[in-house]
Amino acid sequence: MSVNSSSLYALLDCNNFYVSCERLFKPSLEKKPVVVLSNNDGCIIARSDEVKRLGVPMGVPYFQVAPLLRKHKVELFSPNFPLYGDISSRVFSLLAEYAGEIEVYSIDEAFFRPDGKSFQERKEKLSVIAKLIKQGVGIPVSIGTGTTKTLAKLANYEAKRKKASGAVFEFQSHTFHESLKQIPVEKVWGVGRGLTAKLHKKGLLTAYDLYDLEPAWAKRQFGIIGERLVRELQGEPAYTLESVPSQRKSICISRTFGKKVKSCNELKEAVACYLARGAEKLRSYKLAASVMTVSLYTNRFDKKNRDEPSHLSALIPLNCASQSTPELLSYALPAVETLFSEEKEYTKAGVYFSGLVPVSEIQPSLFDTRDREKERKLLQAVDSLNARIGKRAVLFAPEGKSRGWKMKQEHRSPSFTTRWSDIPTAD
DNA sequence: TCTGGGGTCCTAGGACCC
DNA sequence: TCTGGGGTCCTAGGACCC
Repeated sequence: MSVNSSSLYALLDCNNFYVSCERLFKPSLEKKPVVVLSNNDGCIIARSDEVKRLGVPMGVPYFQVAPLLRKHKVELFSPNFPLYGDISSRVFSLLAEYAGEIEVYSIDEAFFRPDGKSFQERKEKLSVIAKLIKQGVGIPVSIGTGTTKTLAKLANYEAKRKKASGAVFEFQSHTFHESLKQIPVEKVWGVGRGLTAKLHKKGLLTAYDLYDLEPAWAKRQFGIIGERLVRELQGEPAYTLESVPSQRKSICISRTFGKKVKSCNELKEAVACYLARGAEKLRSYKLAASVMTVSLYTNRFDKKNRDEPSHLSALIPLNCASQSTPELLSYALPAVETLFSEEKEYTKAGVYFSGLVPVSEIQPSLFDTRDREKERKLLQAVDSLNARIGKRAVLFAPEGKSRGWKMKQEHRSPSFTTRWSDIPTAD
């Protein structure tokens, strides 16, 4: 569209990101069908183009498509998030060198302001960035531009769809309406399952139908989100570039077990483990939690459990915000006992920290009897040992050692870039 | 047999206050 | 007979994102 580039947004998105990361260290997988599974090898969370063409949807349970994947000799990977995080930061530091201020939106996406007065000029510059990232890090990317984030996102969707025409896409004014009419409404950023159903009920099926609405009408029908959606599609920004990350509001560690768990002791061990990891995160961000929630889950797909909630949780307010593993454990473990029922089989547990405050702003409690200074030093030592020797070198006693509940990871690749012993060597 | 994890934001409803 | 009303804050739950 004919607009000044200073009012444009660009969205860079890594193609099939997790798959691309795995291919980086196994180049023989180029052009071969590859998927990455979720934790516990439960769902499909990334697909190569070859697998997308087989019609395997995003997020399906693995067991439902396992025969199809076997038939087509699809390569499987358990997820390796430390690896993906590391590759992600390489992509974005390279991007920032050329694009200036960027907003890292997710592990594989970033917004920025594109450079260039005409579409041709922008296209050339952005293609260069894409090429440099492919050469420098090895990850293929697509870039979409538009006058709002929602349009940049949609342009990115088009860039991926029209791969033949290069990695960069921008809607052109004379074909804009026609293009929107080709895009199903659920492909618009912010239109999920619920809103799709509501929109379909009103006969609104394409991105164009949404674009064509009166913002005030959209607000009455679909709330503030609906109004913003329409405005953003019409080119009026409702969201700006947030290049400074806002302070984290919550931290959550939860995992599905590798098997069903019936013993309270095993549950306590699992919760202790998750809590230790969460508290470590709190300390690394220099934050403390003023509320902790401990959750136990049963299988929500099991018809036996139809009539009762599959999720029970205990909310624990702390009278003094904490980041101390032993202190938090002393509240969490009794909570597990309270929640526990002999009759149930548990499939998952979680620990959730909220009401986060910077440690420098903790309000001391009048009735506090803990020696926090001593505890802080101890935890600092534990954290630095774990960082140096490797994950889980130093444990807290309640974490146990049995790990009977540990999740399945049968297809995990080595941690090529984040663990010394796994760094590939050239012979 | 087998169904992820970590976040954010919005909204509706209740509690509380004056 | 008849029993305010408006504002704010908090929370739980839901929707959405990747």
